[in-house]
Amino acid sequence: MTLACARCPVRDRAACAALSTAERDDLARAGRTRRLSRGETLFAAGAPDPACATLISGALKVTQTRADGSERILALIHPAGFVGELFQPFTHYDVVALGPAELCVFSGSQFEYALARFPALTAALLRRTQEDLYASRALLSLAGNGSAAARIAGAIMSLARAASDSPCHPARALDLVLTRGELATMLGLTIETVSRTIGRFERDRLIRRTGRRGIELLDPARLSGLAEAITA
Amino acid sequence: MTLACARCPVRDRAACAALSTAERDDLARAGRTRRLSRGETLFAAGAPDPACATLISGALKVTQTRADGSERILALIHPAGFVGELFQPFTHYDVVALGPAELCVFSGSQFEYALARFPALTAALLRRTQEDLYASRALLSLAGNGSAAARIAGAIMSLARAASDSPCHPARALDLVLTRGELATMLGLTIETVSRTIGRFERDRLIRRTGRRGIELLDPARLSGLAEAITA
DNA sequence: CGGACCCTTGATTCAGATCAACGAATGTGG
DNA sequence: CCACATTCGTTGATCTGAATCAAGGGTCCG
Repeated sequence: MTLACARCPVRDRAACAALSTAERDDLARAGRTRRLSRGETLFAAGAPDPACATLISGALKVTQTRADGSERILALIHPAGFVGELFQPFTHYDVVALGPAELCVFSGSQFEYALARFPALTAALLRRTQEDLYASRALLSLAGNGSAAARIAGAIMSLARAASDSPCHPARALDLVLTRGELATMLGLTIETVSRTIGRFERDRLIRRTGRRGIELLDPARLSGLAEAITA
Repeated sequence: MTLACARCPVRDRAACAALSTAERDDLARAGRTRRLSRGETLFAAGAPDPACATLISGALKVTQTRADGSERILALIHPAGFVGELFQPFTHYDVVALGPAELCVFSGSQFEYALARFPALTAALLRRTQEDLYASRALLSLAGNGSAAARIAGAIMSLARAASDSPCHPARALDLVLTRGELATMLGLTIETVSRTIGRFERDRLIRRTGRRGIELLDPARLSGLAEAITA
């Protein structure tokens, strides 16, 4: 059945927040909630009749798989984010869960109907898509230039910002949702370089690793400095 | 004064195509046309009260300038494209003309008012923003991995597709709107590498240079093959 | 004519890729 | 509960593609 919007943790940040309670309940009847665990595919590239979804909790990656099987991460999706390729005859990218994730899923046609009915939803989705565009350009800027250290520092800071509830200050500690390999494909590096660089960060007291995936930021300022550096 | 929409070459491809003739004339009264020549800045990063524009002819680059003055090209805008950061308190990026360009410019507030009045315009802009997002991810994929040859081959093919009137087949010849340096900052390479690689392409009979900026594709198939190659 | 860009080409260096091996954690089935 | 496989991460040695450093030529424009 549909998710109880009233208890949805992202109800006032997701695109549907633009709707009135009645409209939202109406939309909710067209959607269904879905739970994914790490590695499960939500949408597969090439699938016809695209669907779309709002992420309620967890994290997703948007990837492109190349002829030789190597994958490239093009975007990360955080809670309240929207995924789905509307207006397209088929899907371009794979969307895969990075960990346990909870979503509110709609078929493409259902959602397009809702967009036609609720102009405020279209406006909200436009805003969100523009944010995705900024995020994509930020990643372009991050992955395109700079040393390995700058890229990884930037990625860590970006993940720390995403992990924080306060919008401007980065979280002091975070769980890396990405494996070394995923971080590598996102930044255009190799697994070994990522591993070595994170090791160096720890030796330099920039971060501390806690457990398997935990990262604690010991010196966020110096880390962002590294991320800015053009050639470091 | 406002552009005569009736004679606008992009009138049925730009976002405003979603409007009726009367609505479009109404919108046109809020905008004004502007001409830029190579190197002129349309919007500067950091400017308050953002404006927006539809590109009628020519080409624009969206760039980020770093602390040390080096610039990074984050996107190219082709005719019928839309630029402008709505819903943002200030501008993030510079938008600069790559050659003589003609635009239809609106203030942010005027355009937001039009969006509120014409839901079809919002929907059209959503579509266009999603296309920009795909373009951004395509560039991410291009600039992030692969050898210099793969990146440059991909960029040439992409520009050839943009230069073509038919949407699927690339143009057989094109004028590079970008200098070597601009191509380099877009792809995360250096000027010298771009120059050498283009030289090698010509020696290998993949392309032929015609005049200062002209490129003729002698073997588009092999060139796209190069662009696909993971390690070439 | 002089200056400012652009582009090209060559020599050298270096950051990160590649190749290789191993250890730790997780999961599976007997 | 333990052998085993698999995935993930680390570390070391070596190699290489592109960056960097350097120099010179072409073209446009005031």
